[in-house]
Amino acid sequence: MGKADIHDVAKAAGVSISTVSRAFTRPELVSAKTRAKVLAVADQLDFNISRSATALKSGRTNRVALLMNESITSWFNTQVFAGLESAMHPAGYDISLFQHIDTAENRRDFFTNLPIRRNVDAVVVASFAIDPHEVEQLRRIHVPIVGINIPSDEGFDASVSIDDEEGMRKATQHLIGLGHHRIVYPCSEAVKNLDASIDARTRGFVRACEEAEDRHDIDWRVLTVPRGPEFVDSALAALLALDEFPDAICCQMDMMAIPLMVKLERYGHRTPRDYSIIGFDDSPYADTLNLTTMRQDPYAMGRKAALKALDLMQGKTLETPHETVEAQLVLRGTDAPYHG
Amino acid sequence: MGKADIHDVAKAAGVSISTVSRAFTRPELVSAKTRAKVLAVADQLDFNISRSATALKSGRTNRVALLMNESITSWFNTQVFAGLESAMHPAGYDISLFQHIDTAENRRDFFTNLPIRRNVDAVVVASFAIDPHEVEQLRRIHVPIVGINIPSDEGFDASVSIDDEEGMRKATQHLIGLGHHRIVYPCSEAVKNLDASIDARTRGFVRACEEAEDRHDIDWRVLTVPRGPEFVDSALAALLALDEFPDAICCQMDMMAIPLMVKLERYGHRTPRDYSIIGFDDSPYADTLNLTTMRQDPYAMGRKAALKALDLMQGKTLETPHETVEAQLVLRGTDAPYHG
DNA sequence: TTGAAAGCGATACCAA
DNA sequence: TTGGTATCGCTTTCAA
Repeated sequence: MGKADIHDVAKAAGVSISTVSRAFTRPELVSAKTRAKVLAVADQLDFNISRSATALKSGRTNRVALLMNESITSWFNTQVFAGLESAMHPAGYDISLFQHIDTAENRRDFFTNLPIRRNVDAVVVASFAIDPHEVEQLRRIHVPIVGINIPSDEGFDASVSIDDEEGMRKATQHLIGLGHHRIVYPCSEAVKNLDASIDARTRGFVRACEEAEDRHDIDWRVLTVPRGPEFVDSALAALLALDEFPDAICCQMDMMAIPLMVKLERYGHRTPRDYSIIGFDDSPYADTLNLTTMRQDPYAMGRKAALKALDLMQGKTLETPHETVEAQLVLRGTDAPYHG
Repeated sequence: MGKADIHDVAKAAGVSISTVSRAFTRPELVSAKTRAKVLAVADQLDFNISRSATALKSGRTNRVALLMNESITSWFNTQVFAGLESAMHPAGYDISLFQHIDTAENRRDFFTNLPIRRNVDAVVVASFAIDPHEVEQLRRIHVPIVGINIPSDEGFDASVSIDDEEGMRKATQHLIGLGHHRIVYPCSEAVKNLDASIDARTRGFVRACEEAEDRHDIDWRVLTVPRGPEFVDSALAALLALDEFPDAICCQMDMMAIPLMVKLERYGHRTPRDYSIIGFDDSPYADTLNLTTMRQDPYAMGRKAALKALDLMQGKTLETPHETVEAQLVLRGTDAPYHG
C-alpha cells in the first residue's frame, strides 16, 4: 500500500496502463464505464498520476521561477507572490522561489550558476534593478522572462510595471492643489541599483514641485534619512527639528506615513487639522487608519505577469507584452485644504 | 540551442552519459580533469541536470505541500511560508501551496480529490482546525504529515504549536499584576472549527481573570464583535459605549490593538497614561509604534516544521516530534502600573 | 475503444 | 575511473 503504480491499477481494473493513463488525462477517449472502474480502483489503491513522469515525458517542468529582492515577507513581495500563485496554481505550475537576489554575492552566485536552467518553464523577475548583463545570463535558460517593476524592458519577453514617478507626481500635485505651501518629502536612502522605485518616486515629487513653482509659492524639500529600522524616528526627528513645521507631508511609502502620523499626534501635530499627509502603496492599516494614499496593486501585477507567462509558455504572441499601470489616488481622511 | 541534452554534452566532452551524470551529482567519482571538461561543455551548451528525470528515477518528488487557511498574504501565513522556505529551498524542495482550505466546499474538494497524492514527499498543515476525518484522508498520501498550530496531534507525525491559551493568560496576568481593575478583552467572533487559536486565546484571558478574582478586585469582560473589515470600529464603539472606560485592554491580536490605540487617542484616551493595552503576535508596526505585546514567531515555527519534515523524509525518527512553544511577553511602551 | 511499445532524461549496477 | 544498460512512470503513436 502506498506503493501502487500504474501497472497495479491496470491489473486491478483489468485494463492496460494506456487506458489508466487516459482515464486520468484524456477522459474523453475512454468509455464511461471503463473510466469509472479505473478511477474507483485508483482511488482505492491511493494511486494518482505522477507529475514527475508527466513532466519528464512532456518536456515541460511545470515549474516557474520567481526571483526577488529581499524577503518574501515584505508587503509588496507577498502580494506579488499571491497574485502569481493565483494564476499559476490552477494552471498546474509550482513556483520555485529565489529570495534575496540582492547582495552582490547572491547575485553573482545565482546568475552564474543558473540553478534553474532547464528546470523551469518561465522566469518572473519581481521588482529589482536587474542589470543588462544579468538579463543576458537569464536568457540562456531559453524560457520566457517576465518582469514586474523592472527598470528596463530590454531583454524581457513581457513585463508589467507601475509608474512610480508619475504616481508620486500625482500625489504631490494633489497636495499642492489643496493649497499647501510647505511640503516635505521624508525619504529613506535608496540602495544604488536596487531600489529603482524609491528613486523614481523621489523624482516624481521633485518634478511636481518644480513644475508648480511658477504658479505657486511653495517651499518644498526632500528630507533624506538613513536606511534601517530607525528610519521613521529619524524622519520624525528631522521633521520636528524644522524651523517651521510643514503643512503637508508626502511619503515615499505607507510604512513611512503610518507611524509618522501616529507619532506626530503625540507631539501635538494632528492630521488633517494641522497638516496633510499622503502615503504610497495602500498597504495594511492604511484603510483602517484612514490614510490618504496612492494605491498600487502588486497582487494584480503578479497575476498579470503570470497570465503573460502562461500565454508565452503556450507559444502565444502577446498583444501588449509590456504594460504600465498607474497608481491610484485613494482619498481618505488625512488630507484637507490648506487653511493657513 | 537551448535543446542540448545529456547525450549532446557527452558527445561534445568525449565521454559517456554516465560520466556526465556523475560529474554533476557524484563529482568525487570523476577525475578532476574529466569533470572540469564536462562542466565546461555543459555550461557552454546551457545544459543542466533535469529535476524531473532525477525525481522520476529516484522515486521522490522534491516537492512538499503546504496547506493553509485563508490566503498566504496574512502576516502569520507569510511568516510560516518564509520559515518553511528557508529550510526547504536549500534542501532542494519546492513548496506546492494550497491556500483557502477553509470553506466547506474547498475542504471537501481537497480532501477527497487529494491532488497531492503521490506528488509530494511531505505535507505541512498550517494553523487550522483540520478535523480527524480529514487527517485520516491525508494519511492516504503515505508521506510525513507535519502540523503547525493544529488543534490535536492525532494523526500527525510531527507538529509545532504555540500555546495560545497560556500566552494570553500570561498577557492578562501581566495586566492584573500591574494593578488594573477594569479589564476588557475585545474580540472578533471565531468561526467554528476554524479559528482554534482565537478560542484558545479567549480561554486564556478568561482563565487568568477567574484565577485572580479571589485575590484581586477586578471587573473583567469579553467584548465580542462581529467578524469583518469593521471589527476594529465595532470594538471601538463598544469600548466607548461602556459606562466606565477600562484601565486595561487585552487584545486578541495586534491587528486589533494597533488601530485601537491609535483611534482611542483621538477620543482622548491615551496609552499608557490613561490605560494599558497589550497585543498578541508582535506583527508589523508593533515595534515602531511601541506596542507591548505577546510575541509569537511563525517564521521559526515554519522553519522547525520544515526541519522535522526533512528528517522524517530521510526516514529518521524524531526525538521530540511534537513541540509546543510559548509566546513571549515583549514589554514596550503601552503598559504601565495602575494609578487610579 | 483499447493495447503494445518506444521514448522522455537521469541513475546505478555491473563490467571493463 | 569510465561505459553500457536496465529502469523509473507516464504519454502517445500505431495497430487491432
